[in-house]
Amino acid sequence: MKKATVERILDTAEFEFGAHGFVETSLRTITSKAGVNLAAVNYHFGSKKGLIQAVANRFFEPLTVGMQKRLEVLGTQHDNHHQVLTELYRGLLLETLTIAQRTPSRVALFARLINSAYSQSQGHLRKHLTHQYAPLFLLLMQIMREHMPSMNHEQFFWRFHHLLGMMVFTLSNSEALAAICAVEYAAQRELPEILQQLVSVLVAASEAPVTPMEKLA
Amino acid sequence: MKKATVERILDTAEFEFGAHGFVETSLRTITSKAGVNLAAVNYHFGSKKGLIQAVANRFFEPLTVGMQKRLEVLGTQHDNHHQVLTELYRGLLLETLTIAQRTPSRVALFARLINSAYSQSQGHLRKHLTHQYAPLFLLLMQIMREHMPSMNHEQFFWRFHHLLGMMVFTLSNSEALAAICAVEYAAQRELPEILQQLVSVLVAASEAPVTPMEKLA
DNA sequence: TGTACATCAGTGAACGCGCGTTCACTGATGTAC
DNA sequence: TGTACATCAGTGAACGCGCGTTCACTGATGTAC
Repeated sequence: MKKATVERILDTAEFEFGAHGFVETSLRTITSKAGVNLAAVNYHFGSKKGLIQAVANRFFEPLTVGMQKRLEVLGTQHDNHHQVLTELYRGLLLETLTIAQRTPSRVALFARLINSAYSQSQGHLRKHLTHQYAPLFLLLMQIMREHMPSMNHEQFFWRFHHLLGMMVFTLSNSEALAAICAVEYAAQRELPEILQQLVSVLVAASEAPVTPMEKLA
Repeated sequence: MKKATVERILDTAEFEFGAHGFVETSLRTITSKAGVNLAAVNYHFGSKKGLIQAVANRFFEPLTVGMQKRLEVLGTQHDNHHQVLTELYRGLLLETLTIAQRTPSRVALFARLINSAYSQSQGHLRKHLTHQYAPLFLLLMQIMREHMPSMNHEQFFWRFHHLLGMMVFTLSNSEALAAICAVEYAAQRELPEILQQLVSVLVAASEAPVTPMEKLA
């Protein structure tokens, strides 16, 4: 049973976008690897931008559903900040793992999507993501903030993005880092082990003492 | 006194590469903004790749000189890990600030260069950077590792890249984040304040408890 | 000092290429009467 | 049940465009004798 054209395009696009980025991947590469006609992308998705957004949506849907559930549970807990944060980051990374299932390029795609949400290239994607997923994102931020009580809103804003950056960089480069690690330390590491290392570091970074918004000197 | 062609190309390329990335910036954009002939890039630098490497070299040279000095001083201290790490990160970010002097796009360029060192697109740059700056990079890693004594080599490798990621993401997106911050919290933040926030978080992330290399579950 | 030649910085125009997109078209399936 | 038409998925070829690069060329400066 041959997969539908739309699905084959999405599968291939997801893989190639994750591996090489949005700009660097051409429609000709996608359509030829997917075994469909070049014009099929524009027929089904309107444009390359449309395809990128469709890939983003298909990727984020299960992630948001999973995270929504976890946040509902965690949102009711208020006492042990350290424990809640640990559970929160563990949950987020577990959801990421679930989505990545044996497809490392999906993880790289995740990182690329988040990066796009802050960069001015791919402005259409930035707008799309912020409109589509703002509520969940804000809920996540709100719950995290409740468990970093010593910060004011702005300090939390910066801290949040430090944590996000650490996660995004590790996800972006997990394959490259695993390759270096294999050569240098003779250790074959897969995503589950790599992400496990992140949890305690994220928690510690969350709990780092708050410093006033002064200039570095 | 009109600046030499080579210098004008480098200045403009540095700015545009920092603002929009290597792939997204065309030679036509650079040469027209620099007020030089299109062919001048290939005449002076051989190719676009050559230009990128020249920009990278001019950028890294003062940074490496400055960091070399700081590392020589810090390398002799061995007792107070917390304090040495604090000084190390503060020094690294201060050097970054010095280089960035009123030119935020230089900071973004820094982040792009480091990202390129781990990505497979721009493979020529990756090779160039690893060959050129490996010694300083390894010295930095070695000094950091001495002050994270509870980790084995591999654990430190991962931790190091978590820290690097946090820094790179913040530098990459400092302009975008500052813009959001201005809107949401009515606070105009410049780089010195943004980077100041990073120091204590980097230190705390360095001191996070070490966890065995197990799978996330 | 004057002349012939070499070197160098920079130029204008063109080259071939890969890109996203468009469009007229085909053939299969669905629908109305 | 049969026929006419509409809709839809997919196709092949071409379009215009922006890209990095190339090349013959110009004019200024340096050098040898």
